[in-house]
Amino acid sequence: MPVMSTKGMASCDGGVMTDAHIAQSAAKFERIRKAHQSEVAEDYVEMIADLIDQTGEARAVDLASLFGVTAPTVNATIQRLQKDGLVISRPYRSIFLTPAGQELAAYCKQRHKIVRDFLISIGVDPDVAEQDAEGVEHHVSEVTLKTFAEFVARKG
Amino acid sequence: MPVMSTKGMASCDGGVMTDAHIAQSAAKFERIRKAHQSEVAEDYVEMIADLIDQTGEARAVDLASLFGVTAPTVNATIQRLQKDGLVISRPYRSIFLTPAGQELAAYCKQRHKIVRDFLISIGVDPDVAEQDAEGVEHHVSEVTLKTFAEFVARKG
DNA sequence: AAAAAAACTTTGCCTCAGCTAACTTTCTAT
DNA sequence: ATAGAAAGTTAGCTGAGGCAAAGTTTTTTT
Repeated sequence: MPVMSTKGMASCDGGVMTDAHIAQSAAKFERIRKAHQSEVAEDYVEMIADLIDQTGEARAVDLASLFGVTAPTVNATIQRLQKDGLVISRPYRSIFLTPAGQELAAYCKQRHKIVRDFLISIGVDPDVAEQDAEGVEHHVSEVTLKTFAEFVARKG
Repeated sequence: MPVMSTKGMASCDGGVMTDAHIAQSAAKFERIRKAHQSEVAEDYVEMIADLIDQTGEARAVDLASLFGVTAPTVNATIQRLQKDGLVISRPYRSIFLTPAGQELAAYCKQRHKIVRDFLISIGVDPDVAEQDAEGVEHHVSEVTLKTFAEFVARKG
């Protein structure tokens, strides 16, 4: 005895599900899948920017140890980022950001800071806030991010 | 001219990076990779629990439309969840949760509610809160989750 | 300047999570 | 009771993101 999803069955008996609910649910999860696709890219450009900033250059070996992955993994990812126009990398040379990569890095850095500062402002331990911010930042909408920033500005 | 990650090079010149920093960074990203692995499992058991609750049974076709993916994708995922001991599924029959699956679903449902309610309590629009909660919930540590819950209890 | 070490690349493999197309089973409506 | 529709399954593909092992290039050290 099917209860939903059978074409016009959206609003049968006790069923809480409407077609609109279903579409909204699907959109929600699609949004998350999209976010996952850009997560690695964002983490890499942010890390590359930090490395260039702090040490003068970004090398694959540093990315590998900071992300806790192997050299081939970094290599493959850098190839993909280059294809996507975020980094420039010549064989056996260190890695640079394109203007697009720099822009993305700057945005991510700012977003990361907002999320971390917000968590700290509500009483989360700074180390934990740093950890959680890394996972959370990719899934916070612009609206919520703005709310975070305002909260910190007002209360922090 | 390398600046870090060369064995004992941790605390050279202007380098802010220590071995401890590197280990912590790697651990942080490893934690995120782990979280990603369980995300789909968590979303599925939660959705299956909801469906059983609301409609009496969880069918693959319903999961597909709610997640916005195709039937074969659901099928493959359910096989994996079964292998992992979270669901029970017999060919051409609807899907059930194992005790472990029910437990996980209950935990996820509660966590989801805490995150959503917290976002609403700081002024995020309920619809947006619902969307963001779905992405954020998988990346919030126990500590932060507790802080969220306390914030809502106190202020909300 | 040659040897050794470090860094980078290539190859080949794995899992997860998606897809289409084609097929089988179950359900439903005539 | 059976034909058609709906649901579920199987096969084979893609790409992302991991890995180990082996090879190449660059850098460092002697």
